[in-house]
Amino acid sequence: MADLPKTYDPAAVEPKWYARWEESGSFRADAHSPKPAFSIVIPPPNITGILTLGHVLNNTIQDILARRARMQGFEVLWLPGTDHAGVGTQTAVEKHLRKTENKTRHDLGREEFLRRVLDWQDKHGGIIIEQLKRLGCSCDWSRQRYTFDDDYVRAVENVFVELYRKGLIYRGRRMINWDPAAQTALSDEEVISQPQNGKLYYVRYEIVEEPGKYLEVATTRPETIMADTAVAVHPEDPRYRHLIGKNVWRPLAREKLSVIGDEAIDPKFGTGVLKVTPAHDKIDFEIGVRHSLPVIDVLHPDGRINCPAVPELDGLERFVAREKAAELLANQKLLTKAEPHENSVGFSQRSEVPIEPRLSEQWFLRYPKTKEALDVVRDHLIRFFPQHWEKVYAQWLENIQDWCISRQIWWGHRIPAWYRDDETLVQLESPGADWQQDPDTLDTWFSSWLWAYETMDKETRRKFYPTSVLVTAPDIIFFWVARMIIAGLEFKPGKTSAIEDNIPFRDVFFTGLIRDKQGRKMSKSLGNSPDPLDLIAKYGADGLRFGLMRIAPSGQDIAFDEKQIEEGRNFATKLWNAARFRQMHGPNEGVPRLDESSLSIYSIEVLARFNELLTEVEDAYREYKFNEVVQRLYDFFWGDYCDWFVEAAKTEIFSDDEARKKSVLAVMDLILSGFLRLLHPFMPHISEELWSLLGFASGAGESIQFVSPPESALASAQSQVIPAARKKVAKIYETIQNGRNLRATSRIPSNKKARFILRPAGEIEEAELPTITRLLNAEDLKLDSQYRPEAGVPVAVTPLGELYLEMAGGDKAAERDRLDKEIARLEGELRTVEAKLSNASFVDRAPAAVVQEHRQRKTDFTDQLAQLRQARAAMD
RNA sequence: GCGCGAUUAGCUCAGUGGUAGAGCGCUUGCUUCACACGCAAGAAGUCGCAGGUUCGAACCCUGCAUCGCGCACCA
Repeated sequence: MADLPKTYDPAAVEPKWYARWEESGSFRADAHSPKPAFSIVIPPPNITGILTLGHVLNNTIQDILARRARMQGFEVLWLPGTDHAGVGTQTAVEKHLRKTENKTRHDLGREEFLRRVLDWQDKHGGIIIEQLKRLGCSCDWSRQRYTFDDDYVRAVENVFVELYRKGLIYRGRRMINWDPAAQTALSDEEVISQPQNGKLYYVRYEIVEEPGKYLEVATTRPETIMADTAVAVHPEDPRYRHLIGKNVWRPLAREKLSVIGDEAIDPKFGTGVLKVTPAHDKIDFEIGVRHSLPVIDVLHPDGRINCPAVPELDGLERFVAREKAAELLANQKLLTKAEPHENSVGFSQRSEVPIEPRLSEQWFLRYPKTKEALDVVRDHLIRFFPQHWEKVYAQWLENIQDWCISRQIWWGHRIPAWYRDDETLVQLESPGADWQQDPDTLDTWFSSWLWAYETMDKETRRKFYPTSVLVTAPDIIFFWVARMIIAGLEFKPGKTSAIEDNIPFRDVFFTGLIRDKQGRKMSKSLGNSPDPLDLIAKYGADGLRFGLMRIAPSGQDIAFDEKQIEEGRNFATKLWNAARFRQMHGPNEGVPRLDESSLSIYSIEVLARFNELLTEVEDAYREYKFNEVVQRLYDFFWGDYCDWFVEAAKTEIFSDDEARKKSVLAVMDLILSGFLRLLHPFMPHISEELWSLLGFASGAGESIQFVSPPESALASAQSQVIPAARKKVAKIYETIQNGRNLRATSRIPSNKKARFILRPAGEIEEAELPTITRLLNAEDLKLDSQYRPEAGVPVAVTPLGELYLEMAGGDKAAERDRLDKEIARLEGELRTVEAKLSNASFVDRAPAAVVQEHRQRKTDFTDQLAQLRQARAAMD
């Protein structure tokens, strides 16, 4: 056993243990192990990403689950990997290109651009993996996967071909969400609507058949007037009904448009007249289909106006063109007014620019197995934590639309479709030199949805699929969680075709979102996102993990406060010093053994509380309430163990009674050994360090990682003794708190010893006096049942009797005041209890135990009051 | 418009029907032989509002308000 250094240094200890764990292969999963399986697949971070607090939260939770399972005797696979993150990575490289070389990807061409992406990947890739290691993550790195691994790519392509052959994937010309910045189609999920303060423009369209008369249209998008191919009103609208079938003049790129009637028009909105622009609006497109309207596209893919017929607007960026169009209309006296108007506009989640609804030829997936996917969650074959996400999930699946899976970006899995003239072939290999491959790539999520099983080879899958639990943020419930469930059900990678063998995971734990103290999302632009590596440097990985888990209520947003991480570090220091204290008083016996017949009452108390802790921790784990687990660990160790037990045990430790000393040291060993094991999933490094330093590692450096969790500490043979001992301890502790309060209110400074006299209320064993004296920080505590205090001696009524603080020249007036206040407080309490007990309904109908409890309190209050009044009377 | 969450001490949050809790912050006292990243004591709350159920409500029910999130609509 080595002497522990005075302070704990995580920066030295943590990397040391991580290296040893990796070397010894502790994290490696054996697909042939006879142990039961426990598996998690990591939500793959972007290959070029860096660690955020969100990752820290997410991966700490996974690590806690993995490490706990290892200790419980499971064969654990935590499968790590990274995602190529199509749009994200490509955007980052394009931005870099623009900045360093002032070039676009088109300047370089597809081949060269992809080479640059690979350069970028080599330079920035894998940083996050090293960061996860620094955090202590116990992933099986020998199995690390990438969505761009050759066989993974092949699997994605195969799935495309398979779904095409099943008729679930098809190509079609439809309205899609177009991102003009990234210049690609997006899925509906990648569009987030945001309220925008815009304007509603009222524009007059002259009626062809009634020159000089106008039909007024309200629009937010005057720059698309040139793409209008009709004007629509509600067929029953009395204001306009008579105009249906007539024509109006389109004010920009002047052209005759017919006035049509369509049910989709809301007469109450604006003027009740809609300009129909089938190329640039989903609803308008549908109206266009119903009325066989032509489609005129007046936008370039980058969002600039494409309309040579109106040279003033042609080539202008869409929002500049909007202003300009309004100006043109105003000049022609066709703009009646423009009023402020708030509406929500769809933004590209990635580029953060408004998307354009656009008619485009894309590939779509008609989702299979949607009903089955609903069933497995509704029937709890897959359980969501917290459960309320089930509803969100169901809502999405019930309103599901076909998934636009093709992207006009270059970084991604190439679509295995080949064209020659009008022919299309969908297959992995090129059909021949005269065939052209589809230039598009697949949505990144079209590869991620296979992650739960395509990362595993056949043997691994047999052992570890379905995975035990998925830990993820709720914002990707549709993107990833739901689609993985569908993939599992559709592709059946399990060992049998039974549904329960093919779902990708049994439990899903949704983490909260980390926000800053003001409740804002963490973001680079706000600069409110601390670098986890800085936090690790300051507080240690264990401190960061512990602090973060302590403030992360299950399923709710988390207000991040660095102060909390500091608390995590403080806890590590507390633990370190408690261990130091134990180690200062002699070597332990490796495997702690208790002689239960000679335990002090304080030992019984702390062991009993430790047993309670085990149950509470177990219950909290079952519900994935990690903050509760960590809070209970914190409270037990700091409060029950350090503040009370260790302080009380000092009487034995500093005594000459070797047997009693040995007994409390054994209790400390038992608690420390058990507690380190409970703590290990949260603070893996310091727990391993202390496990080793305190000599709990049996044999040659046995790691704490695979030691079974602690079991109940007190044998049931002691069950009669325990309640009596605990009752006694409760009385003693309460008396001590009363006494400490007495000395504080009597203004005796902490560094001054005080003398107490106790007039006992019942039997008190002399043997308990030294510990009480110590905990009171008293010089002396005398038992004296005949004690008659002089007037002015401060007194507290305690469960053990009246406790007097002997002091020279006590302040009579202050003491009288103090007593009066205490009496008044007790009288209040007593009145409340009496009122309750004089209520016949309460006595009749409340549970007997509750009534009994109230009666007991009444007795206690009455006794205490009598004593206090007596003491008060002695003052006069 | 529909759905989901939240509302408890200055702050962050526990608290599933029976005496309102913790940590931080604050006040006071302390370098006491593990720890000042510490020890001890203390002040501080009409539990968002209004009804209802109940002997009894922070907790269950109804309505409302405020904040946040998602979906739909948005000319």
